[in-house]
Amino acid sequence: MTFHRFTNRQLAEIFEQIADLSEIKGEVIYKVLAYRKAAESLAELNREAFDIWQSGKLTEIPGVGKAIAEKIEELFTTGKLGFLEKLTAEVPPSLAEMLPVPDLGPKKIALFWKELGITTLQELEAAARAGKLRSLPGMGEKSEARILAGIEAYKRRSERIPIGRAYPFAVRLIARLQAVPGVQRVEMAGSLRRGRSTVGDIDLLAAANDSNAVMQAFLNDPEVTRVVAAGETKSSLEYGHGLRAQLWVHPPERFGTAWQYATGSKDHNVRLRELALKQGFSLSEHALTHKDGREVLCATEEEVYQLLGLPWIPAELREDRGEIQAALEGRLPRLIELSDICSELHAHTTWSDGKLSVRELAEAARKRGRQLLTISDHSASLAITGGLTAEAALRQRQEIRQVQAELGESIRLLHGIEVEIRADGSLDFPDEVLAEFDIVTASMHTSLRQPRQQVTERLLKAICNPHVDIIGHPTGRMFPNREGADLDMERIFQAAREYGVALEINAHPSRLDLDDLPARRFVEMGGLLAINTDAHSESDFDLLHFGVTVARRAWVTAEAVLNTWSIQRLLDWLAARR
DNA sequence: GCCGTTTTCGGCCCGACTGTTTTCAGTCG
Repeated sequence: MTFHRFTNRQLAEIFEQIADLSEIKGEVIYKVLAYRKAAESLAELNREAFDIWQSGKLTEIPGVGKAIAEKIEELFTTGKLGFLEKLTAEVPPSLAEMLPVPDLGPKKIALFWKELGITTLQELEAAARAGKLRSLPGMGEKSEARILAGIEAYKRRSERIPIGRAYPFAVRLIARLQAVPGVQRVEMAGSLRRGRSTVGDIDLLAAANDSNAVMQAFLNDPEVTRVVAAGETKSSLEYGHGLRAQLWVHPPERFGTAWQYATGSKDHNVRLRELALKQGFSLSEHALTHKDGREVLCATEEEVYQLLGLPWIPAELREDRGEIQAALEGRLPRLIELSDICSELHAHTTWSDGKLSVRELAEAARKRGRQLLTISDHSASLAITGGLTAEAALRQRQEIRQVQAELGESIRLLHGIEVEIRADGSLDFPDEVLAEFDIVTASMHTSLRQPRQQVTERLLKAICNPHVDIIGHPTGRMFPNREGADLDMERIFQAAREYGVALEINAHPSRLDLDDLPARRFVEMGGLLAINTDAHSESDFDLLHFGVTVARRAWVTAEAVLNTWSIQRLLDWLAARR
């Protein structure tokens, strides 16, 4: 019997489609939510659903019950799903493509489909321009114009915004809003505060007794291209380049509930509100409210969580990935912090594609409080970076020794290398050359589109090399448009743990590789991480916080990260590996 | 359709904003 080995991603997409089409069909909303929940759960799974099915444990996946398990089984055994085929015969699948359009939801899509036979976005746009929508029940001229504006916005909109773009923009917005008289505080919220590697929009929260002035300042920004909504407590804007931002304003004495609410995630909030209900409260952004209507105001998030019998939960953990249960049981991890990091283990100089000399790089690292810096330029085969030959590396070593002598005790310099993992899994330098470096990071930069089996074997070969200490940016992904290699992560993690090889969380916001979920899995297996900036210039050192945030999202403590270890401990670890 | 230290049946978070309505539906987060 041959099986159809759908990946978790494919299964998630199938159930997402079922949810979308069911919603347009007008199915009971809780069924829709159940399909959506199952889809999310499958997408986030650490193991292959196929393997879980073979061990007969599909219903142990959160959100997967009898009915969805049977559908998954049908897919694995027949490669098809009768339920979905029936559904797509009933509801044209192209309708689901309209759901991401702002202000267009399942009800309106169904209305236009049933009344006017509209099944695509192009048809909808033409109908709106021809003024055919305004006469439908519940519609009017304004609604018709709003839908056209939504279609325009959708066409302009880039998918999700990399955190490296959103964060600095948010910092500038906050500085401007904080200068408004009467504003006590402005903070990031939403997925930006939770530190996701990409964000849908920029969520901000201001504390002020009178919302008018700060809201006006927000709305009157010259860069604004579209006002999506403008109210007393909430406004939502679009800027050029596809950036979107949303501001809430709440009085300071309610800041705690408001910030908790605005930070999310949605799923975390749902869990928290369920917990509140069990304890006789209703939780909203305004207050915790007793059944008799008495409000308890919270100025801080700590108070919100404390009133529900929980310790404060760091924003990075609020993804409904078990954090509330862990908080209830008093086993939240003490997450790594930026100040725990004392070493940089991956940085480049003018010897390859960096902008600074060895001396300048060392001083930049020292200025930022690093006690140890590894200089790790590219090896020769990555020609575009002007990588080092073995002979050049020897000369570089002399220069590093010279600079170390000049700088004395103020910072410890190591001579490393970012050696290229070639397409066949061999390394760019022979073993006897690698043996001379203090620390070896091996990375893939090319041929990332190899088939899963091949690229996995390739990386495994590098991990098994006795001279390799760290794998740099393991998947090779780059935002916004280079997907990482299709690796069998479970095998990579097992090998890395077995050989004691650390995997990098590359802190550059265009990489953030490993990402949170794989990093969490690896550390739970007992693996070691390194968090590095991969600095090519002085300001790159300031990107470290993005990498630490990924680690925090992965429930990582300082102990699991090489860069937090004392110099002596790190050197001992390296010596033991030689 | 899922789920259970209140439930195996009856729930399933809560509110803002908009536009169309004379009290609410749709969308969003």
